Amino acid sequence: MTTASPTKTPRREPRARTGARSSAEARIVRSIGEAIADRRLPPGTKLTEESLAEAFGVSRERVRKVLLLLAQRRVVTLIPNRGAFVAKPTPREAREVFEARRIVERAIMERLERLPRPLPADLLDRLRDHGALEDAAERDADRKAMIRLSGQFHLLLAEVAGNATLAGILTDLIDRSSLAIAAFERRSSHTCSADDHRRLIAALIGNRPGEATALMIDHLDEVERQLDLEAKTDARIDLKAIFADEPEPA
Amino acid sequence: MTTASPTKTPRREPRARTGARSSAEARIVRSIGEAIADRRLPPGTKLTEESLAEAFGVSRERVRKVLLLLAQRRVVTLIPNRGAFVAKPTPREAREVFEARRIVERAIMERLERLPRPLPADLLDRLRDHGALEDAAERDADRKAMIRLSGQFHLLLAEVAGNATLAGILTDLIDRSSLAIAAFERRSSHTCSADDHRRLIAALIGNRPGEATALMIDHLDEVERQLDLEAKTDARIDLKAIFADEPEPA
DNA sequence: ACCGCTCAGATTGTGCACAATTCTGGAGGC
DNA sequence: GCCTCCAGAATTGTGCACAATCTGAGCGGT
Repeated sequence: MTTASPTKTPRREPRARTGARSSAEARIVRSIGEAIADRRLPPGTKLTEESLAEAFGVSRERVRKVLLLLAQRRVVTLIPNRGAFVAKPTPREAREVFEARRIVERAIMERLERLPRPLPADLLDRLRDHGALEDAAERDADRKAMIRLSGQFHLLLAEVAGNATLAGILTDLIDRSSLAIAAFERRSSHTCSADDHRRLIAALIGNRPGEATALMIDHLDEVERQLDLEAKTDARIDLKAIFADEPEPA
Repeated sequence: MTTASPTKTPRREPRARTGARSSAEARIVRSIGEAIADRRLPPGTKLTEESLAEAFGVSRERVRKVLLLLAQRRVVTLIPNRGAFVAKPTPREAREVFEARRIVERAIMERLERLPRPLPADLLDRLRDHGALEDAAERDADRKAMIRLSGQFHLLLAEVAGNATLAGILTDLIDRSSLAIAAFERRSSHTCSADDHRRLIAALIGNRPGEATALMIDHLDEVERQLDLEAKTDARIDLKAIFADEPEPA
């Protein structure tokens, strides 16, 4: 059933999909994911099925399936009978996501550092090509591109580390950190600095044991530190805090 | 919108769902997941929408959604126009899943070992209660219960470690290792031994630094080592191997 | 003014029918 | 004998219509 004997008709073997139909659904998922990451869709935004269907020129059922996938990845929140919203992580969840990233990405870096030297040429090429893209985006002050490339950088490392399962896990975590950043970034902050990435690439090429791993941890710590993850568990408490030092104008 | 001011009507706040409607879908997902884990549904099994709908007494669309969720978790494979099958991991994927588990569960154990001592009473209770359940299942030689409890043990540790995000990641990894075990277990093998779990609990309670973590790594290595993860990338090669030493009966 | 009630409009949820594709078994030609 | 081709059956994919539920505004009572 799942096997084709060598003498049988060499029929096209349709490749397995993990859940998203390649062309249509996957494109929409990616598109919405990027919009959330670069904050065209801030946390809490209502995602009406009808509007999305119209925007992408597909049927409502198609949108429905996409929202289900995004909900599974915790990028949107589905509330029964009320619809889909861009997820609004709690500070706790944000911290958890960053801790998970530190765990996963430390393992990835350790794997990369264990690779036999010198590193294969195509790997070096990919790292350098990506570096160039990030430099260009930074030079042009193209914020959207920088956000997208920053995520892709971490994903690239996971990919070349050779464990697709870990890379898949990291994909979700990166999407969720974009969300956390969108939700908690301080006004005055800058994005995931391309400089950190440059140093990371250099450390990986020059093979000083543990250095690249340490840089990655610092990098992730730094990104998390730039967020404002104070209590604010609820808007109820917020109101009290805001009006606490009001000078009672009556 | 997401906040209710204190003076407003204390209306029921519908809790967010991550994608599975609580009662119906979640139950079916769990049910199918367990059936796959204890090998009532071996890898490669065709999951016909109609049959599942009938079996669970729900509509076909409901089943469709469930299959989409399971596909997202890589527990089933969706092939366009051909249907859903219990996933059949490759040896490579199996290795990747176990490596991911070692990474995640090492981090969880390190977290648990950092907990202030003595451990809170309710945590100890939960560990001991679970241990009793595993003992009982082993005594009764209840294979299904042992498999289920073994997964729950690892999940329990993740949960008490206090990072729900990591626990969620581990949930998927555990399901996928069950699948890998189902696909590659040697004929003569025993399951994830309850003995390992007992020792782990003991090591956690008695606080010898690093011991519990080391036991966990050994435990996972041992489970993986019991699998037969030799090449066999395809059934094509299989056939040649099988008939290689046939004495040509013509 | 404030609170609760009710009703229209909008949005999500679900079953059903039909279209599209694949699978099966058998007839026919080489 | 073996391969190819071709209906018919079975299975999956998709749009549509309607049911269920929620939102928000208006209205009357206190």
